[in-house]
Amino acid sequence: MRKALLSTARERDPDARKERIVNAAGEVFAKTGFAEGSVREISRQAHVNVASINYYFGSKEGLYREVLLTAHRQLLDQEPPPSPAADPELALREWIEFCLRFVLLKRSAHPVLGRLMAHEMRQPTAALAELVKLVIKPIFSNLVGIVNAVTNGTLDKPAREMSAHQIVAMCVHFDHSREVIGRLGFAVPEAEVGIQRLADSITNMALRGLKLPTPKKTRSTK
Amino acid sequence: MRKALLSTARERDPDARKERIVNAAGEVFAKTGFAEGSVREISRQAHVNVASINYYFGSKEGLYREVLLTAHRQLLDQEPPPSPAADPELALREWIEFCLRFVLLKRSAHPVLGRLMAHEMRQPTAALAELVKLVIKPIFSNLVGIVNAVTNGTLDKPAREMSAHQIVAMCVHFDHSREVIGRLGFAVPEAEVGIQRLADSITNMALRGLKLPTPKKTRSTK
DNA sequence: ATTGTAATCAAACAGCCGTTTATAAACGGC
DNA sequence: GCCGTTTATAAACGGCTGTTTGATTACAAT
Repeated sequence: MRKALLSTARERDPDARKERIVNAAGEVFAKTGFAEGSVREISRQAHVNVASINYYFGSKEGLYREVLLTAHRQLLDQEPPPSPAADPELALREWIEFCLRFVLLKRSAHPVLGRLMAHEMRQPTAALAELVKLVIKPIFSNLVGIVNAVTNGTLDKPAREMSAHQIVAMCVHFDHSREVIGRLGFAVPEAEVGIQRLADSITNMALRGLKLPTPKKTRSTK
Repeated sequence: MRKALLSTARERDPDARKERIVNAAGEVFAKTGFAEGSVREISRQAHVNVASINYYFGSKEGLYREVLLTAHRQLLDQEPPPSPAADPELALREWIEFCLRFVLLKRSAHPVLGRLMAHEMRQPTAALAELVKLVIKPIFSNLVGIVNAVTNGTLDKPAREMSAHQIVAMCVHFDHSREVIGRLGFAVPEAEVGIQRLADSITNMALRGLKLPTPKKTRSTK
């Protein structure tokens, strides 16, 4: 140890430094979104000089891109999608449970991602297309396949996808609109038991809705 | 030089002025949200001095609150909720059609509101609680009542509300997540015919899901 | 005609923003 | 020891932010 720990010794560890920046950026961006999060706040929180951010990531936007991708990589590692079950109905139930747990628990598991996704949804950046292609599309295709199995192939592609989107809707809504749902007096489940109950209700509605083809009972006129 | 009618004669009409400010603020806030929208941009777009905004609305946030409430008032005027039908199933179908049309057509009818609501969902301000209470809650209660009628009162309050939220989910999802849904290859309907088809599908799933009480068929263990 | 008050404005204020620059320290290779 | 390179920093840059100020205008009441 030639350089005995000075009080303000320069720490020379680019990787640890970059990681600290990315973590701090995740928290800051998650709190306020891309535009409102400031690099100074990030640098403060990461105990790093402001210039380091541009030095390592080129720009604020470069840092954001890094944060978004890193967050997804971490999340997928700790919350893998379900392996498809043989029984279609069971597969559907498990998919719904997975999706629900994903959207309702991901906040505590990884508080950054949920909000980042929400921001992407409102002001899509180039990263969203990549995200959909790499992460969301495979999982959604999985669901479409299950829907096809449950309905014995009686639905055409648009109808299958529409139904699948409806199922996704019932899962993500409770995360997406929790601010409104909570204010409407309904407690969005945050524990396993509540999520199971919600999964039951959604699975029930999805299964019944899929079981028989649409009876084409459009009302004539008002 | 008493400067009689100068080219930039002062226009003395506070009401028209305030309205111009609110309109401009709506467009600006809708484009970029509250924090990113600047009062200078608004003042420029409203052909008004910057100071006028604080003079009339106290602060940027005061102006935002005014915009949000005004937008809702206007929208409700031109898109009234359905009068409850005698037949519960018909009432449900009409409610879903109303809700779908509301979320899918409101952008062209009033492009400001959708984005404002989205921003509120992300970073709720004090205005959201008021909004829920005055606008959303009555409409939602309407739906809960319909759900109760369809199920012949066999569901308790939490179950009724949960089902109602699921139905709302299927309607709003196609607006909320349209960026992702579009990128998944599904065309979110924007015309009347597509909305009708979607309303059919949602109504079908909702009705079948509600018709019989949950069979309590929770799977034992994995 | 004068006064009082509300409305409007240009300009200034204080502060934060992302980025750049010049400088300095720590390192590996010679 | 000297070198070029990488890493880290403080300070400055130019620009934008919401808000305030103080002067000026218009109009209604006196």
